[in-house]
Amino acid sequence: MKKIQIKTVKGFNEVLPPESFRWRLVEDKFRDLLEGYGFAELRLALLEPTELFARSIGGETDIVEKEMYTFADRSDRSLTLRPEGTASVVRAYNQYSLGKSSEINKLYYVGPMFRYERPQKGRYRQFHQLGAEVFGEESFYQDAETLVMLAQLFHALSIKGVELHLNSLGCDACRPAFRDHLKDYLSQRHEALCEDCRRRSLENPLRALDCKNPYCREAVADAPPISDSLCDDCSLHFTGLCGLLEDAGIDFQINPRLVRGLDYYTRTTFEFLAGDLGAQNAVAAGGRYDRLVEELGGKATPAFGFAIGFERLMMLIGSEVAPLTSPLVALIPLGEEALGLLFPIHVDLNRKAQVTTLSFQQKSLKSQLKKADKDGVIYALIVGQDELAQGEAICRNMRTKEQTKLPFERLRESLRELYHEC
RNA sequence: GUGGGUAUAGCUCAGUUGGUUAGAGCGCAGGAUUGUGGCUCCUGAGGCCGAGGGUUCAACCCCCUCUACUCACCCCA
Repeated sequence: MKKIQIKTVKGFNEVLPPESFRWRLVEDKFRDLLEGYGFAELRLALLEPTELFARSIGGETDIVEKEMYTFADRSDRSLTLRPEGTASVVRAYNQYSLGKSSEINKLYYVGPMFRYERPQKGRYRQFHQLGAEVFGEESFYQDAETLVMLAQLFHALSIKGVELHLNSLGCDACRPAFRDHLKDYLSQRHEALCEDCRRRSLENPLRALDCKNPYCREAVADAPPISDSLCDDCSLHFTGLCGLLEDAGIDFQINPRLVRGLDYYTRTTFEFLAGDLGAQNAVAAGGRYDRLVEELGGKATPAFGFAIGFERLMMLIGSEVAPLTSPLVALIPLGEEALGLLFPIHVDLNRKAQVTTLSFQQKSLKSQLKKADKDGVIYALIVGQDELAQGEAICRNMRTKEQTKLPFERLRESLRELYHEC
């Protein structure tokens, strides 16, 4: 007989215990911090009309050109599994007119994203992001608040060695001029560029700054920095942000080559990079996108957002941060009658938190104690023939080996008292 | 889409120039005076040696094809 084994689709990332407990702890910290800053959660659709991403992320980007899970549904509509969260948040912001109630302007989300890429370290086809977006705030104070908040998150998670890289991409007033300027510069060095950059230099010249090819890096080493082309407003916005970060004691470096793979960004753009992650070293990234809400059919609304790669974040957290809780008491019945006596207590005490464990199989005292030890319980409650005859259970402290007797009538209360002692 | 590496027990991995019953550690199960855990010792279960084909008297080992995983390029979180 041939055994068939059905497995997950390539690159689809699942989280098993005990890792899933660690995810919960980290996710809770994220939620607590964000909600402390006034963010509210949005639970979004995983499937969107393809057009949403083509319009928001940009039709010329790699994500849209070759990395999306796009297919036709039974009515022949083109749908796409979301490759990122911002487009959906903006879509929802417009669809439900969230901007009209002033208190809902800070939103966060947690969940899986999908990109059809070749999997490697820190990169999966189904991966998870923690993201947030702020709408309606143009001030660089907003950029600063969000970046400080992210730094606080890394600090709270005891993650060290994360570098903040910053840049400004300008706005509609100053970016086109820079773009043309850069285009000219690149066309003069056409011969020195890789194939991709030759293409980029026409369609999306900013991306050529980001190329990892060493020859390209050399060729664009003295490219005009965008900071020289920023208009006064953008320039003030950026220096204002940098000043606030310095005041807050946040280390950062300005990286004029930092551009984003998504077309919607304006002004501030940033990445948090971690050396320990291998080639995929961005653990969080984002920036300002003052035009996107309007481009997706809403009222012109400035916005700032970011996304954290959950898997990458978890790679930076040492596995020592995994204090799994143990149950307090192992209930140890010897025989069917004892099991019947302990079962109602077991289900009663565990309603709110796991207090007891109970084996339904008839196992020897020895093996049950062994299991209790492995589970890390503090007390073992033994009920066998002798105890049934006497109407008292033996309560053994697994650390001190002290044993006391607890009368059956008061078992629940006695166990509750033990619970409150710990 | 393009390269490199890997594939043997639930996990981490050995396995000689091809030689007949395939190994360890951890984990799991049971036992070492009848109803008392951790340490130690003993025993056991668990493998079509990734799949298919080829060479050979003989293949986990050599050759070919495929698949999966993995790292890197590309790109991104």
